[in-house]
Amino acid sequence: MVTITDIARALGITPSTVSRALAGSPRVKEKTRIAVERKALEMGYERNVVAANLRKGQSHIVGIIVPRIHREFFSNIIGGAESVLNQAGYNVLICQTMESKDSEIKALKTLRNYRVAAVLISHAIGSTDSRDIKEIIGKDIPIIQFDRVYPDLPGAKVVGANCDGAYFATKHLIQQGYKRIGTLAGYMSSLAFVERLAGYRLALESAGLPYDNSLVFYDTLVRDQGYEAAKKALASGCDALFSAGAFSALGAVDYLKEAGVRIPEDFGIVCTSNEGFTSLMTPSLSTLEQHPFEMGQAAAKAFLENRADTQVIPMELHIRQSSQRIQQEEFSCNHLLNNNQWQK
Amino acid sequence: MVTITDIARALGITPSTVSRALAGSPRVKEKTRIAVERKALEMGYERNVVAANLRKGQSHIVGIIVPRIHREFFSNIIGGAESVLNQAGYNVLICQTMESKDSEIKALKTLRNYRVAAVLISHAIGSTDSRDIKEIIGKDIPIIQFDRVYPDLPGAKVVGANCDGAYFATKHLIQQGYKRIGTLAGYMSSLAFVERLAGYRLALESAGLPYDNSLVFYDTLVRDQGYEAAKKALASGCDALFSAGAFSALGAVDYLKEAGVRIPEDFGIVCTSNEGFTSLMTPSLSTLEQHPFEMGQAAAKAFLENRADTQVIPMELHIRQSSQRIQQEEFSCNHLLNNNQWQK
DNA sequence: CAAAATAATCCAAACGTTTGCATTTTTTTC
DNA sequence: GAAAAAAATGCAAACGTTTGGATTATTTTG
Repeated sequence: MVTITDIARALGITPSTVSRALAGSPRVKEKTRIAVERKALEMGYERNVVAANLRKGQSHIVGIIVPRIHREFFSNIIGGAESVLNQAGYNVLICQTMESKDSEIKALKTLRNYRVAAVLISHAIGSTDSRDIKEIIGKDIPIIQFDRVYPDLPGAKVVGANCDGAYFATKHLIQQGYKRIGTLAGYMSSLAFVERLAGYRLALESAGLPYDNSLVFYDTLVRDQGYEAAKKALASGCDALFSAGAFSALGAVDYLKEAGVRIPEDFGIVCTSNEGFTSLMTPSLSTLEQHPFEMGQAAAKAFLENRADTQVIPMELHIRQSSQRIQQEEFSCNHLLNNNQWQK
Repeated sequence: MVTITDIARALGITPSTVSRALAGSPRVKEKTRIAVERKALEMGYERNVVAANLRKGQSHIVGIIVPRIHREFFSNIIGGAESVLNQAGYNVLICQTMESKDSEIKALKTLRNYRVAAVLISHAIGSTDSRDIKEIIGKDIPIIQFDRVYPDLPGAKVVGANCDGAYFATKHLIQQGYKRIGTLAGYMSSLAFVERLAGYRLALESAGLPYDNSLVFYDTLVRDQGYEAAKKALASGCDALFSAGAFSALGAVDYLKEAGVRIPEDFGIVCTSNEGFTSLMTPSLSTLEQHPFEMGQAAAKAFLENRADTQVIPMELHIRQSSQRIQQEEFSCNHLLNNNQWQK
């Protein structure tokens, strides 16, 4: 592999000048810069970023930690972040935590060992407080949190308008005439879910409906959990559910279909996360679009612009069959899908 | 940040001994090794992998290049590869090419600059030959290809049983009594698609049906392309389609529904890639499961075991509504989904 | 107990860059 | 044309680790 020393030797100059020339420093003459660039091309030089990173004590890698890469929500976030970061000359090291705290800690340590320029993270369900994180990533490495964030951890944050979104989703169910609306609330260890629950409650109370804790089904995130929760919800006399996750809603639909409950006539559902499948299943699921691609872009920009504030990305309610029992204007599914990368 | 030099100073020994102690070298006394380990823990030492990599001329990063991360097929491959690689102490740097040749080349150069231990790659549609790749990644870096491979590029390969899969899928359509079966063939620049087309043709010919090139719809991969191709297919009198991709099949269904064609009564469809949505849409899509998670694991193992052969991962036909017009045994969707990570 | 063999540690160079400071070369100024 | 100023380049250390060979400490052997 050819190094700057090789180039320097070939041109009868020193490595420092070559380094500066390639970096476009004003301290080197135009003529030599061109000579160096030509020679570098000719010899097939490629910068050893490992060496450069060591010297500079910092890399051009940004670490992204997500619970699971294959959820569209997260892979779209990664896509959005990557699009911005690549543009700025950064590369992306991805770690999955599989929702486990230990994996999250291990991932943070790994990224620190690589001296990444920043960490973008959405916490695992199993991760319950910011203490370890604070300890592992000191002031050296900027940490940008998205979606699932710890408010007490300093640094930029990008979150969805969870409370607002849940509020409007629940309000929509109320407007559709559902009377006893439960919720698949997710995990209360995560603020995102706490806020959604708050929005749900607010909608009920501002409509004069009672908030009944027995209709709140906690620890519901994956398909099986949704299935089980729907069983209980139906037994408790629910006629609608607001789900804080898409896969749990899918599980709920599984059960309701099995139980012969008609959707949306007898039972309404709205869920968070506009995963691709939600528009394709029967009945199609009404969802809260979280704009993950934009969230990823915002998180990346927050790092590049060195921000430390919290950005709130609005959610958008997509009303589909699962909650639309009063027919209103027609809904175009294609239009929505064009907003994301999903069909590519 | 604490270094081995700090530890050495604290113990009154040299960095080399500390390095060897931490590496578990037999050249260091048991007692000092324990002392070093204790001190390292106490001082909160974390190895600077950048420095180590520079010295060793090689990193513990494996680069993975895929067309698009948010396709379940690829994100599951990444998940599979990661599960094996993490176990072995490697981390994963992911690059998306967005199906463009330039991005693929750029990604390869980036990974080479990082002196990655290996590259796992599935080629972009836009990438048409192995010349550039051969040039960029010399003999220094092992390159493991999966799914979309160049046969003339040396090194390990992991592919699906494309020909077999397409053969059985098409045969199934024939058995269901469809008479004029077309195919959404994908891009012929990729061997995977060429093989699927061959399997499709083989099935037709071995059933005594004519292979009609006007029923082969090329350059079909994304939803829109499937939509347009289905239009032409219907106009050409097709009554069934084998699609080499899942999203193009989705587009085809879009059009057929719009045109009022009944599936599977008047028109049958089978497609490759058991993406999550295929089992949820109406009609549910019959698919060829490619076992992407296992493919990813196989690719990672091929690197770790230093193999250079080609492994073929069998495909599995999931018969669902879109092709089942002769009712046979009941099909359990849950069973299949349990095979992958999708519902988590 | 001295010599030889072995074990443990140290020394110093290396990996390929970057960068503050010193030095040399070129240009400007009177 | 000499002194001063500015521009371009060179020098050498540094980033933190690894590692072959040299050195020192310890154990074994006759």
